[in-house]
Amino acid sequence: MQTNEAVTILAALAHESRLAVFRHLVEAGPAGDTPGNLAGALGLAPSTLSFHLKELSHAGLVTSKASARYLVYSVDFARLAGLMTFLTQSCCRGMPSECLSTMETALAGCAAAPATSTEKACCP
Amino acid sequence: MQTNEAVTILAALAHESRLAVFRHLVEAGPAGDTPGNLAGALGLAPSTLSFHLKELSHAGLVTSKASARYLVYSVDFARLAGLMTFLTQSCCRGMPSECLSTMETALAGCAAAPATSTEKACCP
DNA sequence: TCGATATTTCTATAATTCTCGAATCATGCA
DNA sequence: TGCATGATTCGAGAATTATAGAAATATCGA
Repeated sequence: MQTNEAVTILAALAHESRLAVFRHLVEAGPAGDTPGNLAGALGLAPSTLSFHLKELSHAGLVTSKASARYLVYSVDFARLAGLMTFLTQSCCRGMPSECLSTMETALAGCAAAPATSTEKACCP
Repeated sequence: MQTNEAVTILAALAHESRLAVFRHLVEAGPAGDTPGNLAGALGLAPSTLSFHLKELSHAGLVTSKASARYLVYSVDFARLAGLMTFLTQSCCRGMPSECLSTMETALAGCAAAPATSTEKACCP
């Protein structure tokens, strides 16, 4: 991943509303969710939400597809994983051992979670 | 890690110059580097660099300590690891298996690197 | 002490980002 | 076709962030 690509993704996530939208879509999983639901759940004006979705979309973090009269946005998990790999690589160039142990702990927590779980217990 | 904390960290990294500064400091490792060197290496005006270092510092990503006439900035690796854990947790709530395999690959690459290496071969 | 160097803070300006009402564009249904 | 609904785009104003010269602060060495 190029540096400027990483900047775009980081900027997309570096906003309270956008991070909330993104996390909401993460929770929704591959099935995704519609702008209407998101706006209602997060208390955002439709045009404001659309602005933020465009940012996330431009960063490649979410994609949308039309479904009847609705749009369905969903997270591109590979893109998020790509950012994490980029950050991990940054970290490991400085202090690999410390980062390794931290990340392994985080991953261990995730590994315990069922793949399509709707509960929040996995990663407290 | 709280959401607004994550937003602060993401925002601190979501700028070309700041990400460059941060990565330069990562390369420097625990020994750190001075604003003078950073400004020279990255071609930034001293006041501009100072502005960005303040942002990174405010996000807790870097710390500084005085050394003679110089200041030495260095990365707080635990803070970066904290952000990565936060993102990993987000990822694993949606599609654990995919994220797991990606992260494990990234970590495997890092594990092969010597802890205080100055070469760039570890994480291409 | 004086001068040189390192760094930050101040200040002003420029640029970007954010918000949201209004207008616009589709789609599906009666 | 006409209407209601879902979503985006447009436009204007507000707020935030970025840049960099100038001034201020601090430390070292001569």
